[in-house]
Amino acid sequence: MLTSTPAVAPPAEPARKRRKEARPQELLDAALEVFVERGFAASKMEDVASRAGVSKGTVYLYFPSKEELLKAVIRHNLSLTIAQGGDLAAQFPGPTDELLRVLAMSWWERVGETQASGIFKLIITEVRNFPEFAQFYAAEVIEPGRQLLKALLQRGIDRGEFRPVPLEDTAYALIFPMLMLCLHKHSVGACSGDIATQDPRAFILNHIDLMLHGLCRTGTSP
Amino acid sequence: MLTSTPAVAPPAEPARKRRKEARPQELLDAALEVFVERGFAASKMEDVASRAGVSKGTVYLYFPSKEELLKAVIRHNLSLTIAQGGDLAAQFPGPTDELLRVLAMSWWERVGETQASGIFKLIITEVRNFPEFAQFYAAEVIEPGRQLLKALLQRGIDRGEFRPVPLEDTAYALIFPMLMLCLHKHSVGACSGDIATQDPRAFILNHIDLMLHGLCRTGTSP
Amino acid sequence: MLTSTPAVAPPAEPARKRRKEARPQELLDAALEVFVERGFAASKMEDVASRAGVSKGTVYLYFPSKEELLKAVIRHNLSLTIAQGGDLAAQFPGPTDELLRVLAMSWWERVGETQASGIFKLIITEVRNFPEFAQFYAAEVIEPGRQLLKALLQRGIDRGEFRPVPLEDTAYALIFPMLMLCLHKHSVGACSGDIATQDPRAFILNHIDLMLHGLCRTGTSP
Amino acid sequence: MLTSTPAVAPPAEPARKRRKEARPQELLDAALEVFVERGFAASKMEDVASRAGVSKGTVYLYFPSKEELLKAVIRHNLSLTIAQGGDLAAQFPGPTDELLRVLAMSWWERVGETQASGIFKLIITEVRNFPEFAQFYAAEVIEPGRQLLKALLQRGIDRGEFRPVPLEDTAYALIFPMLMLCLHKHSVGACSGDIATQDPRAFILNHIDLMLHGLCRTGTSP
DNA sequence: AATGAATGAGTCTTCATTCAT
DNA sequence: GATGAATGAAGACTCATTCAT
Repeated sequence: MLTSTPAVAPPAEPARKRRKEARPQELLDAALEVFVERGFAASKMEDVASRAGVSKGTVYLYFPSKEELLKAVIRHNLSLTIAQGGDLAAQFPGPTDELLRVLAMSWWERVGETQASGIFKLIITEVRNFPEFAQFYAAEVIEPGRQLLKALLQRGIDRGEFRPVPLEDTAYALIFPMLMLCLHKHSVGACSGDIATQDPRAFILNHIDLMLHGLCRTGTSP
Repeated sequence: MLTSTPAVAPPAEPARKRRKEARPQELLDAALEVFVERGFAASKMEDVASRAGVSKGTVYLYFPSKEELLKAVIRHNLSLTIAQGGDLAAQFPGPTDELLRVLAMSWWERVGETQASGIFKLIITEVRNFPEFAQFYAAEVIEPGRQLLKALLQRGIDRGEFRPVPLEDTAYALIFPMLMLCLHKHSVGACSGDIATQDPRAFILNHIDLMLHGLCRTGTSP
Repeated sequence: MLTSTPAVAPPAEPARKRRKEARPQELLDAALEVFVERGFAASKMEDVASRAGVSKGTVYLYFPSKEELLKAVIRHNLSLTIAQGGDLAAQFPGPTDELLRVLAMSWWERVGETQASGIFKLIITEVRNFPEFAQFYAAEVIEPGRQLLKALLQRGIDRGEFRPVPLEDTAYALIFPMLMLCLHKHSVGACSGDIATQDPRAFILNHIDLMLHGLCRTGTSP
Repeated sequence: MLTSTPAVAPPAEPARKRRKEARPQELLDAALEVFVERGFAASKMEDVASRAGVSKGTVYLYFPSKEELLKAVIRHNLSLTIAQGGDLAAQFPGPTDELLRVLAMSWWERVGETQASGIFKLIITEVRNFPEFAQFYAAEVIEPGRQLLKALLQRGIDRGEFRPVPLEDTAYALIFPMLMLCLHKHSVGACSGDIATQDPRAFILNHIDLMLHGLCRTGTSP
């Protein structure tokens, strides 16, 4: 309602304008939250709208339908994930186990601890209803992620740090617990806080330690 | 259809009767399938009905509402999981790493490879809309499962087979990849078959091998 | 279930047979009760059935549809009313005011105090949905009743007992409070017993006294 | 439709606004009509909607359920009845018989001849399904009405105009025929117009005359 | 004759979407 | 651009009715 501010106002653009430009982002964030909380089908456009602080009709000024809003949410958050994943690309000089820890913590900071962590739940849930995403997701997230991890493993093997393990399966074994942490956070974890890991970072470091050194006593392994 | 059986047939109850007794099970199976495919909110009762080969109204003869049907589906499949988990309780004599492999493969056979694997997606998705499940699930599945795994790890440590690792986090690190496999199977995996593991059993065995011996070359670890 | 009783049974016909003959009556009674309680549309055939102590399907052995059941209920109870009204036809020798009291009390005994009193609520409620009943009811109940009352008033006037009043309106003024008593009994009266007349017979006698002698002091009237 | 009015027009709110404020009233009126015609259970929300000139969904913008709509209809029309009843409260100077006639005709004008007359049928029909109404109706309508009539009778008795009659029963005997007139109007009377009173006002005046002076010849009474 | 499992047309209710303001 | 009243297609649920037993 207060579209104009008196003379002395800061050089800031008119509030409405600023608003307008921020809207799509605000709506996507609101939508991700709502969709992750309730599930896509059970989410109401009005909930998304009111969480973004606008009225029902306004959402349609930016996204032509609920379905398109979902697609935009996924595309947007996938790009985010990927972009962030891209940063991880390493010219890391040190040992590979160190690199692994750095990458994992960085990923958790940028994804696991942000709203973006909800995207995985959304994908798990909705990919069957929107099969176009499967391909999209495979190409944009799974594949780059897999390449990154396989390269990392290969680096370790090549440098004589790692045993020669099956790259593919090991890559998944590395990333799956971290994805589960994201899923957990937005499902069981959102209900009864005490369940599962109290300290995700410690969990991740432990997971990596296990992946590196295994359960078995050193002398015990063949 | 088989209403008449030859003379020597067993006391053969009337077909209708047999039907009535089998219905709840048939409906629960159909419901699990449909709910896992489409998500709870997007599933139509009529779809459940027709997948079970009955009409809309019939479902309501056995379950008073869609919500109660979901609850029954979860309860039913959880009980199964739990019961099967109970069977796993081991008087296994051999080494703990062997036990770990046996348990994992058995779980995969009984859960991962059956329809019951869909229940995890359902829980991830719906637990926030039915918070009563969080408690239920925590008490009936998570807790027993956690105890089982912690006991197993403790066994390995006590016998000098395993390093002294954090029990809690390690238990989750053990099970999370296997849960992700279930989730994957009913999401991305259901769309583009080629993604992720072609051979889940191999994946599991590799995962366990990693958990046991780690990535690092034996001599390399500190 | 106990259809046959051992040898020494009384000469009574087989229970099933007796049952079968009584069924239509039992069903009509049950239906009247249920329809009056819940209203026709809100009444379930199953409620009627279970109140009559039979199963859903059995009702259809006697009445082809819910609508026909309603019609039968109304026809049956109307005939009853009329037949009983016919008995009232009087060769009463005494004064007309006496006759009026006798008729009213007799009607109340036979109708107001029995289940038949519910029929008026049913007619008030359903006549617009089944307009065929309007005619039926007018011809079978209203008209005979009106004739009876008009004749009674005429008798009083002819004998010099009554003032020459408008026959038609006066007839209605006589009967309306008694019908309201029936309606009340099955509506407000069924909820909070204390409302309205505790003693219907006293109410009726007072009503008739008023109709005969009026509120005004005798000397006061013109 | 009349969105623009000539220059001098009043501050004329936008049509949509005017509509929104009028809607609840329009819906309540439509609902009363439909419910009275068909009975509550047999009435479809869509019928109410279309009679009010809106679509199905619109009704739910104003009333959360069919049941709440019924409650609102009854509350609304009861308040009306009560308010109108309050107006009847009299500082009437003249004789009590005159007062009685004035009150009766006024009530008939304001209730009997308006849509409000339908409320009694609705109450008779639905009070057993919504027992909360019994109490409400007893407190808000029956009790005030009873007090009014008893006071009126007492006035007549105190002024030596009336015989000392039982107040309670006589009050009911006074009002019952007028209620029956309302019920009749929306039941049998709505089907075959010729049945019962052609001229309700004449009927009421005759009823009151009877209540005042009785049927009996003046000299005849004991 | 009686049962009660099964059916599916019919209603209530929700919510994505539109559009006059 | 923003709003929110209105719409109506879609889906949960009920219940009159059927029919195999």
